[in-house]
Amino acid sequence: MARGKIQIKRIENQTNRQVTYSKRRNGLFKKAHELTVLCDAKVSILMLSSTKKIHEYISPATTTKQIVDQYQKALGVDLWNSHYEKMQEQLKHLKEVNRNLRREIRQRLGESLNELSFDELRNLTDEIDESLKAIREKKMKVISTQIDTHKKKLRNAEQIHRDFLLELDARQEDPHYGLVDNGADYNSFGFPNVGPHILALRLQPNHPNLHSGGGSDLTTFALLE
Amino acid sequence: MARGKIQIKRIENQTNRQVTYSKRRNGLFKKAHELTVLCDAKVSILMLSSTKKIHEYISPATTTKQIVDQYQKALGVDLWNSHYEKMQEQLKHLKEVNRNLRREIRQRLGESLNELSFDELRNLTDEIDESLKAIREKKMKVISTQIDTHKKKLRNAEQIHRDFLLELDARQEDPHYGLVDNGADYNSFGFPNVGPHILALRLQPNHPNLHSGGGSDLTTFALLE
DNA sequence: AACTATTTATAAGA
DNA sequence: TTCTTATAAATAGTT
Repeated sequence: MARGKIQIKRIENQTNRQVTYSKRRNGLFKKAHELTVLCDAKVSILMLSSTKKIHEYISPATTTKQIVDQYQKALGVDLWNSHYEKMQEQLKHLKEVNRNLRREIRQRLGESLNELSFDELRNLTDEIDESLKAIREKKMKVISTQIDTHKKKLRNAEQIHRDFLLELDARQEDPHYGLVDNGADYNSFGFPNVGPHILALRLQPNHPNLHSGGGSDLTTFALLE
Repeated sequence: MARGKIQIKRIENQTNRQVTYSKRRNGLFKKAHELTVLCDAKVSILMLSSTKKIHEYISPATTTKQIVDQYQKALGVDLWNSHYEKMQEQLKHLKEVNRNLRREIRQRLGESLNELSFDELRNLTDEIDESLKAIREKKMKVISTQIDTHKKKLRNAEQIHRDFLLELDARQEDPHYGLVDNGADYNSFGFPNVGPHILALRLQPNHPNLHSGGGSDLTTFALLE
């Protein structure tokens, strides 16, 4: 429109096309903005270049969503219905799954049994019986592990006690024996607590995590620092 | 831009504003179309006038939805997030709940027990034990109900049998007696199957799946496609 | 990215 | 709304 009239048809030269796109895009956006201000209108422009780059103009104090929403409202259509529908189906499905899971748990708790046939009841009994066995086994394993641990601690404590008595004897026989402390700190072994340790097996209300050894001791080593 | 320069600010005269809106709208759409053709681009313009009328330009061979969808994809955002957010949160929450329910079931099945402390194991054992008792009770109730039912059926069938024999006797004594069938269909009571019915109570080999709803139901929902 | 001759858009008036 | 037209603005081709 200057230095010669042009035909309105695709510009074949790629560079030219890009330059014109850029110039006219700015022109269009400027005009859109003037329209916004002069006429108190709201404008949304979305553009996709031939190279699939996207550009956007949106009037101040509004959003593309607002305008598209109003557009949809005005036209009485919902372009994104399919999206909503999918999500809604998902929600519905998850709720259904949830309901089923809860029912299963209720039944395993011995509730809502009227929903079940006799065969299902029998099946459930057998299944829970099996589970109970497995859980009891696991419980016994945990118990025996704890007992072993405490037995070892007990043996250790008894040994310390014996050593201690021997040392006392030695001192009584030779008052000058062992005046210099050899560095062993008997108290650090919790000697006075040997008895209660065993009781703790049954009375201790809280337990250290049994699996701490396999858990949080591994740290990640960063190669690059 | 002709017959005098104008300031780019809201046109206060309502009529003037409307006229300018109309003229400039046409100008904008014309420019948009030229851009479409010259540069092989796609343009979507949505406009809302101050009187809330909507106008639209869309490049040929495309739709507003297509362009808005591409726009969303390119920007990696979802303009309808606010709408979707709630739904997504709900989905997330339901998935989390489902995960927990599944874990609970797994533990009740005797799996994933390493996650539990000894106390939790003990609680679980007790709880399941209680449940098992309740389910066994229920099962016994069902059994006795079924036995009662079958006893009644048996008595009924026996009565029918006796009546039948009596009728046969009557016919033999008087060959013209009861030639017209009275409509009762003795077989419909399953008379010959009375015995096996009771056996079926214990021999039925297959069970419907109790947990059909609880399988691998979680799927990921892609918002943007 | 800047220049500028020329075309195009459009403000005001009818 | 549409037409007219003087003038402002946009821009094609060039540098």
